[in-house]
Amino acid sequence: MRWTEFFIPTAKEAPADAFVASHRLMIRAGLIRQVVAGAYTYLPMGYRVLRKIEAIVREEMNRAGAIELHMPAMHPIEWWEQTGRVEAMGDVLVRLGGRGDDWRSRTVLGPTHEEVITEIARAYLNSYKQLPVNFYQIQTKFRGEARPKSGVLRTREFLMKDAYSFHSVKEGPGGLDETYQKMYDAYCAIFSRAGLPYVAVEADSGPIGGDASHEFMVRTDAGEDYLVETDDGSYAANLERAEVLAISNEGDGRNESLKEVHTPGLSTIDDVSAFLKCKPAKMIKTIIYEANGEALVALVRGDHQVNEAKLSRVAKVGRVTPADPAMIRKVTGADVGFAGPVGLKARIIVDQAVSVMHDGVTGANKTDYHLTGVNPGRDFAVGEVADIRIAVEGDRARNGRPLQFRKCIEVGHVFKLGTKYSVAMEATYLDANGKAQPFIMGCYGIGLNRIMAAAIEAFHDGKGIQWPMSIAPFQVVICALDVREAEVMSTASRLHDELSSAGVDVILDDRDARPGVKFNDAELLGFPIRVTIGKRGLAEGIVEVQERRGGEMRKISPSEVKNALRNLVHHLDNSEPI
RNA sequence: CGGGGCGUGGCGCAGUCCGGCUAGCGCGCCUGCUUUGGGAGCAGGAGGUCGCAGGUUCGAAUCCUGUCGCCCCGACCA
Repeated sequence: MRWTEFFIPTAKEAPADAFVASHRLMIRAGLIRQVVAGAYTYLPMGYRVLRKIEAIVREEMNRAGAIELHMPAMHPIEWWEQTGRVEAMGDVLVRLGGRGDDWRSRTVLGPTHEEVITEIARAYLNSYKQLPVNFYQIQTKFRGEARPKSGVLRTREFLMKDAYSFHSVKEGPGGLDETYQKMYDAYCAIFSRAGLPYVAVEADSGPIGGDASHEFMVRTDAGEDYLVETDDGSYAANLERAEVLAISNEGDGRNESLKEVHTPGLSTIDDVSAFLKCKPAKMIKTIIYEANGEALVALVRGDHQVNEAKLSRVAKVGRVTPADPAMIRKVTGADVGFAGPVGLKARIIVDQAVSVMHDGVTGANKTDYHLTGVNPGRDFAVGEVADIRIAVEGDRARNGRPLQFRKCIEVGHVFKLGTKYSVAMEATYLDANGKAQPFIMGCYGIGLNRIMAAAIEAFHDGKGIQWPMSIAPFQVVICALDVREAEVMSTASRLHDELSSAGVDVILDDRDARPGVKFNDAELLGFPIRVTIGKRGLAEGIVEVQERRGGEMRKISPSEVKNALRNLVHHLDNSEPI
């Protein structure tokens, strides 16, 4: 490809409203252009990157035995009603609108495709003999995100690889677990080949769905999630899932006696701790939840937060929701804000950090009163003790190593769905006994645009992008200086043609521009290898080869440069064996 | 949805508080000449319903009302 025949609108300045590195660089490098909030055009250079990512994903999915199909973005809303997700998705589900019985009013744009693929399974998969099957597609998704942000990291329209597997058994040959593992391994291969420094972490599988879920994360401050990990990599989890080491009991057994104090109108941790001049960590936060119609009380330290996912798992209830004020009054006999465990008649789950407290402060179950000198075990029963809180700075992992918190972006997610969608949509097959059974399902997603942005977040410097070889828009850029010198241009053109024939993605910067312009653009665009051909070098009998990520500039004779480059490209490309 | 900010040629901005000549500047773009190893110089030139609608006024980018859009923080996130 010749630069002058391509389309590369680079800019010296980034728009003032772009803040994160990948967003700024993608615009400056002419990879994308915003159309509306949360939707971008991928300009030719940016689209090359996306296509390369797509190719890696497709190869690995095929290798893992998944079969590609393509589903529409337009779905009948009826299917979403069947699975209850019109409600669950809320505004995230994009609806076409329309009047009355107009077809538009019955059509939504798919944010994901469980419903559509489950209908396929219902229609075509009739026998256990046809299972397992793993379908995938690379397709545009629509989500009515409340707030798109950070360039292409969070958008309303994006490219996703989504796969859905169908099984008659969970374990053993052909089971969900087997395919789940295959997908997990395929994802590792995909992110490795894309050159991304990723981490696979256990994720919370949510109140509904299966028993396992993993997220693939890339560390970047532009991300929205948190990775909780030890410095030596021995433990990593997402914030929702992160487990903490039990805190040891430092009490000396000489505890204060229980005392009731008047705290008029003070119902928050901050207010009470300020009033009583005690640290929030000395307070016992008493949160009343509702689970299956019953009250469920969670106790955590005043400076901690309840992790509702952990709580519902520990309590073995489907889902916990904060109790309404009426239930709180009924359980505590006091206004909201004065709940405490002493004398409380309800099921109480005690966070481990609370179980080792002494002389704590808590609500008195009496409006406008708190208790001091509260000691677990003495003043209230400590029956069910567990880790039910969100990990915080200073916590340690179960293996004793300090936990670190890093911002990250999710680029992939594998999920055991179970029978949620097959049951809801009555999608069944006949088992060996001729009995109808709902499919056991798994689903597996990758955000392609996010891979692109995450790669830039991970690899850039003050001058621009530093693409991994495998997803670079071009692997090699030839900067032909002195384009009016016949020898320069003939050498550059010959090298370009030879590299192209040898299967190297090469772009020849044949613009009649000053060297500085070419060098700066080459660095901004982030091509892994730059070859500089000028009359000065040719007079010495050399051309120059420079890697974008650093290293020595090498002088190589024009006759040897083709092979040298071919080797270097392969050497730098982690997407294929060297 | 709550809080904050911003809409002026393709991009970055000034002008708005305090209304007043043909709305400026830099980058980019076009033409010519010179220049060519780290974002060239000179000369000439094209390009703007000042987001949109209504109002006030002799006169509106500027004041008032409404509205739309975009960005940031928060809430939300299958």
